[in-house]
Formats: sequence, structure tokens, C-alpha cells
Amino acid sequence: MKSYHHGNLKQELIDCACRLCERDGYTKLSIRSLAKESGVSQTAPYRHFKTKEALYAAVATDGFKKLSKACHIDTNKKVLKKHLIEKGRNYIEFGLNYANTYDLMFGTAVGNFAEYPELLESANMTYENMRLSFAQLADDDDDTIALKCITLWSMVHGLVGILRKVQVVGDDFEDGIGPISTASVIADNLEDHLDRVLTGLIQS
Amino acid sequence: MKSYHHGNLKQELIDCACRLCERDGYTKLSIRSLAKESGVSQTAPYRHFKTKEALYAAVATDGFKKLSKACHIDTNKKVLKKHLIEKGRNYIEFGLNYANTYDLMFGTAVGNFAEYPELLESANMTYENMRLSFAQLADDDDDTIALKCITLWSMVHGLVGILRKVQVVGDDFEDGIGPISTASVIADNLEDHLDRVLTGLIQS
DNA sequence: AATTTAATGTTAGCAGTGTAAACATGATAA
DNA sequence: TTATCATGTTTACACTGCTAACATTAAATT
Repeated sequence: MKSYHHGNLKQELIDCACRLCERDGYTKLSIRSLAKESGVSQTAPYRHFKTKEALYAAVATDGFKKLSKACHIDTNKKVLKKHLIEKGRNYIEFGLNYANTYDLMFGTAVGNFAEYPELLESANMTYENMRLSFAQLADDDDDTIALKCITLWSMVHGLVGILRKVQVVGDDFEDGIGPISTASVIADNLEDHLDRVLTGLIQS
Repeated sequence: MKSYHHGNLKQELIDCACRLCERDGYTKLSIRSLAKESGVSQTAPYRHFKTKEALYAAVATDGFKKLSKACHIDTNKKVLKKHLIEKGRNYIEFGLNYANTYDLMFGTAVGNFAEYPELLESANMTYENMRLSFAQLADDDDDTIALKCITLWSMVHGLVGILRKVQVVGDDFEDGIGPISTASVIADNLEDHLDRVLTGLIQS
């Protein structure tokens, strides 16, 4: 016999949404299907998420927490360039392995992070850890540190985006020349690649 | 008196879609509203676009053509590093000025470019011009050239994405420290920034 | 403990969506 | 002239986000 109140609906909706978003992409997700999946009425989710965007925000928040964890650098210990490279690789792997969630986090599905404090905070965690890491590596002023953060972040973010597109764009290349082979090439050379970009940044 | 046949519906739908996509974002675009805008029945667009994705593909194709033009380097003349930097800046400006269209071009709204030959071709134009430019700059093997293309492309693509997000993420920063000021900082230093990243690539 | 209140659930319904099927019109080719 | 085919319309279906009004039960207050 099931009770009128679910008891743990909000979390179950989030978990379910995260799973379905990652499996099918967030555009395929509907509040109604989510409700059905949880054995609850169509409109029950609205007691926990004011709009669909709020649900997206919850999924994105979960994603940023995972990303933060995957990229976390212990700034209590001595920070080295190789740490940034290693975490950069982790970032890229996250972006490729959780591609659909990543779209939700960095796309426009959630318009204004400030409307969702948890999301904003989880998103800032990644940045803040990066900032502290760079701050420990050299005695830079705030703007310089910020600049280095943006450079590294852009690099890994850009790679995630392009590595995904390149395979699509490259489907038409017949003879192995061009993007298709490039994806594996750059994956193999990722360490060197990040190193090269970072080297100009760090030793200064 | 209006005739039964529109005469130029397809192009008018594309133009209208491009305009509305850029104004409101592609998620706000509906085939029905597009039809109404063109003074034609709800389902008329389906004679020209089999699915909504096909319409998206047309808008994305238009976007890639504009992007290609904005980034075109004349490889008949001597290609210089400064040309790549200049075109890199053009790329970033396009990405920021046509942000919604850019989302359509590089997001997942169009799943498989290969299904839309024109889109695939227009997308490859940008890459191909970049490839030729790098090929002219140094005597590299194909994989190395491809690697350089991916690096540059990732850099500018990543910057477009992060510069847009950083403002959102940074809305919560109170004292001017952090992402908010960074966006303008990096915009001011864009030339230097691209130069630094590219320098390691080109002189080899 | 009784009662009020607030949180959480349901039902019914609106306006909007993508898209398919059947049909109408008119330009083009035979 | 006639047949064909591209292009348009009408109707309809299943689905969506979301709101309003109501039902149930847990929590807070008296």
C-alpha cells in the first residue's frame, strides 16, 4: 500500500532527471515523463521545481559538483604545473563522458545562474579552486590570475566542444585526412598539448 | 490578391528563422509561428523542411557561411601569424555577436551534420581554410597541421563559450574580483592572448 | 490533545508544440 | 490538352509546460 505522500520525491526527481538527461539529452526530458517514472501525478514535480528551468538547474548543479570533484586540486599541498595538466585532462574526460550534462551546464538552458544560488555556488567552486591553484603557482595580481584561469578554462572547454564536433564535421572526410583522425591524435597528445599551452602561462 | 503559391517560401522561412533564432534563441522558435509570420498555413513549412531539425540545419548552414567569410584567410597570398590572430579575433566576435546562432551551429540541436550536405560543406569550409593556412606557415605533416587546427579552433571556441558563461557565473561576485572584470580584461588583451597561445604552435 | 497551518499530492484543463494524412491548387512536362 | 508533381491547406493526434482548484497529511501552534 502506497502512501499519499511520496516522502523523497524531490531527490528522486533529480536523480531520475540526471540519468535521463545524460542518456537522451536534456531536450528529450519532460516533466510529465519524469513524473510518470516516479509513479506520481503529472503536476507533482511542480511542488519542487517551479519551472522546467529550475529542474535543469538542479541537474546542472549536480553536474558542477561532479566536475568540481573531478578537477579539485589540493591547494594545501604544493601546487605543481603537472597537477593542472592532470586536472585539465580530468575536466576534458568529464566533458566527453558526461556530454549531455555538460551541455546543460554550459549551454543556455539555464539562463541566469544567479536565480539558482546552489547552481551559482557549485559553478563557482571549479573556478575558485583554479584561481587558488594559479595564485599558489606565482605571485600574480588578481587580474593576471583571472586571465590565466580563463585561458586554461577556455582551452579545456574548447577542446571538449571541438573534439565532439570534429567527429561530426569529419564524417564526410573519406581518406582519414582531417578531423576524424584528429580526434584520436589529440587525445593521445593531450598531455603535451596542455603542457605547451600552460607553459607560456606559468613560467613568468 | 494573393496567389495560392507563395513563390519564395523556403528562402523566406530561412531568413525569418535566422532572424528569430538570433533574436530569441533557437529554442523559442516554432515552425507554426514561423508559418504565421510568413502568412502561410501551419504545415506549409513541411514542404521545404522535413523536420524541425532540417530547419535548424538551414539556419546553422547560414551561420557557418557567415563565419567562414568572417574568418577567411587568402592563402594565395603569404599567410602570416598575424593573419591567424586577426581572424581568430573575428571568430570570437562572431561567436559573441551571433551567440544564439553559434549555439545552433555548435550545439546538439542538429545531431548529425552528414544528414545535411550543405551544412557539412559549409562547416568544413572554416576548417579547410584554417588547414591551408597552417599548411602554408610550416612544412608539417597532416596530423601536425590537424593538431594545430584543433588547438586554435579549441582556443577561440572555448573563449566564446567561457566569456559568455563567466558573466553569468560572475554575477554574484560583489567586489569586482573574479570573472566579471575578467571578461573585459581578456577582451582587451585578446590579441596578446591569441599570440601567446599561437606562438608555441607556429614557430617549430 | 485538538486545531490550525503549510507542505505536498491529485484532477482537470488551457494554450502551444511537432508532425502525419488526406485533400486542394496550380505550375510544369508529356 | 492532359497528366504529373511540387506546393499549399485542413484536420487531427499525441505530446508538452504550466495554472487553478481541490485533497490529503505532516508539522506547528494553541
